[in-house]
Amino acid sequence: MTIKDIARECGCGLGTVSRVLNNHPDVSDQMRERVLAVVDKYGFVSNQSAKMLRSQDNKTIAILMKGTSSILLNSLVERIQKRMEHLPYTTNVVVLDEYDNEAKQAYMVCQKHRPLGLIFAGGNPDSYKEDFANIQTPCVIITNQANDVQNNRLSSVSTDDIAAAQCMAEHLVANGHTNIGVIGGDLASSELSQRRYNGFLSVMQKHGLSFNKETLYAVAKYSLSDGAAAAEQLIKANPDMTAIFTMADVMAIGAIRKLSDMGYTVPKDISVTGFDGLDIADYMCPRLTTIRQLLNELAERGLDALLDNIERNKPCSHQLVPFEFIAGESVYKRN
Amino acid sequence: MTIKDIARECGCGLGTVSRVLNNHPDVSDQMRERVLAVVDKYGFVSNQSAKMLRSQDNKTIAILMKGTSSILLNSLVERIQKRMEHLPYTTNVVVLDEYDNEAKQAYMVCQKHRPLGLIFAGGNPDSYKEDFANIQTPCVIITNQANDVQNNRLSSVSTDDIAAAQCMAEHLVANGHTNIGVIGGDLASSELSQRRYNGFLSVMQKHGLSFNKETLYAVAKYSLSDGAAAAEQLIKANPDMTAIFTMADVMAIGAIRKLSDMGYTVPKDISVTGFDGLDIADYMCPRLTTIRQLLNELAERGLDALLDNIERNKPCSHQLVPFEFIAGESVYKRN
DNA sequence: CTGTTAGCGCTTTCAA
DNA sequence: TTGAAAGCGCTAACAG
Repeated sequence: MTIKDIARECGCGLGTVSRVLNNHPDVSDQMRERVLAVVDKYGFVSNQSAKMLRSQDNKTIAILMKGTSSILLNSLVERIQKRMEHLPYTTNVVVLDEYDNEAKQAYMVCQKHRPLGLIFAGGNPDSYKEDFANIQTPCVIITNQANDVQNNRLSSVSTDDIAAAQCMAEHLVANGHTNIGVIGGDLASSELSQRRYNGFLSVMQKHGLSFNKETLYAVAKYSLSDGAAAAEQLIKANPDMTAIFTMADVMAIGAIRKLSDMGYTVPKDISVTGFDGLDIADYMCPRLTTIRQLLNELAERGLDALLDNIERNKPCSHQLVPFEFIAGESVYKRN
Repeated sequence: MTIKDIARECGCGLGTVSRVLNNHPDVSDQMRERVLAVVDKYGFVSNQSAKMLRSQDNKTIAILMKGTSSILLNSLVERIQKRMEHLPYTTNVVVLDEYDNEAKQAYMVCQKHRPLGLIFAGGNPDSYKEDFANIQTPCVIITNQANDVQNNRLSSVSTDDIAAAQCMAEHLVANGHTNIGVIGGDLASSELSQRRYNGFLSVMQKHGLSFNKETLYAVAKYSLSDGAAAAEQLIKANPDMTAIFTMADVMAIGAIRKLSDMGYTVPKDISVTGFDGLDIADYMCPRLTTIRQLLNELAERGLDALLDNIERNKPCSHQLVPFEFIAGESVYKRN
């Protein structure tokens, strides 16, 4: 079933069918109706490949997502898609392996599918700075900053990680915690973790509190199991620690479970804070005290930045989105 | 950059470049090397649209996923993708809205992208039986049964829901529970919920226990918040209830949180069981007693069934995959 | 307003 | 082993 078949059945030329299908104005109402009727009758949908091949303008935005296991990214992508529904673009989700070089993959996706724009959900621009330079297609990184990547087609929208980490650290200090452990990503490779760490550290210093990175910083992947393992490591090395600052809700959940298993009560013996503000954080026992990343805001602004660049050739921007502090039940007030 | 450019730079014809790119044997070694060098030099990737348009055989398998919010489906899709990496197929994830008619959408995807096969992650074949009949492309539904759908290109692979529900119900009864509430999907529209309900009910009947569906069955979406609301409704209507059987871990998590808020201790006052066996279930406090769906097994068998049908024209099959009972901490042993 | 026609980039005959 | 050439289904420019 091709537009040729439709045209034959309608007794008109291919061009007319194409025009109707693409909502061009110069078709008579009766002709339009006749074509639409036949299209409907067969549930005809035109072949995307042919369409894209011919009209280079393919109206597709590719979403590159690193892994499907991150609850945060899933929610983010869902919201992006939801916003996209009202726009004349098609999305194409490409799931990358966690260890792929997303810039290289993006370059290939561009060659293969020629998308109009690219959205990186949760990418890590720091690791692949040079590779990003090759990408000519407008793109936006959401949930990470990319200020210092040399690519004038690249925008970024992220939560203000430093301020958020500061906010959480202040909360811990205000509640009487001075001996605080941190569970975060590898600082050498993740600027995201670095920003959160710097925010945390600045508050400690401001209050004249010491932080021994050797013993109090535990590296973990953003996962439940790594959070659990890191918590065990921290508490064993620091028996006097009263709180753990984690860089992700999943880490916090893992940590809380492990601490419980070791006989500690959260938050009475040890306070644990999250980061991200996943829906499920509010269903934990205790409810997680965490930082909510405003996913709707991130999705909206990211999309806007991308489309501004594509449609109106506006310069790229690097935006910070505010966050929300969620006072849960996982921080204990010490006197 | 097209194969024409490559051909020019290599001083050969288009056909030769195409042959090299597609690993056809009839190219001289030196020519192959020369072409490969140029392809490598520019990082050339051929245009997918043109390729697909020309060679109808496009080696793409579309994965239709309903929503991105289900942790279970995300894990499932991730595993399918992982298995697919070793195969000569490309996957194309299409995310559908929760209320889309997946059969109609699938038909459109087929028209648009002409995939070789279709994988439904978590679809609900019951609601759209007639629409499924239109799909000519080989497909498989994973995590749901489709025995009675009239489509001889449709396979299905799912957990043995009836047996799993029976197993869980037996566990509750063995632990002394007789007044058990159920939180599940709408029985009229979801055969999946129906199967789990039937499994549960058969055990109750076997033990001569009564079950008043009017008061003890609470309808909920497969979400945290609906689980919480349903739990509240059940406990209010049935003060003597000692256990709740839920049809999803997220429902159970929502229920436990709500019961805690209402002053009940889980499992001491009320036992709550899950279903699915999400990773996070094992990090809850208390750990969820649940049924683990073997996602790797589901992904593997589903893919095998689909590829057997595509590549070897084997007849479609409807398979049941075993499950695993996870003895958590959310069921209390009554005397 | 409508039909005809020239390719989009690629694969795959068919000749050489 | 290779190059030339025919189209895959569609859009858009052109002519009527």
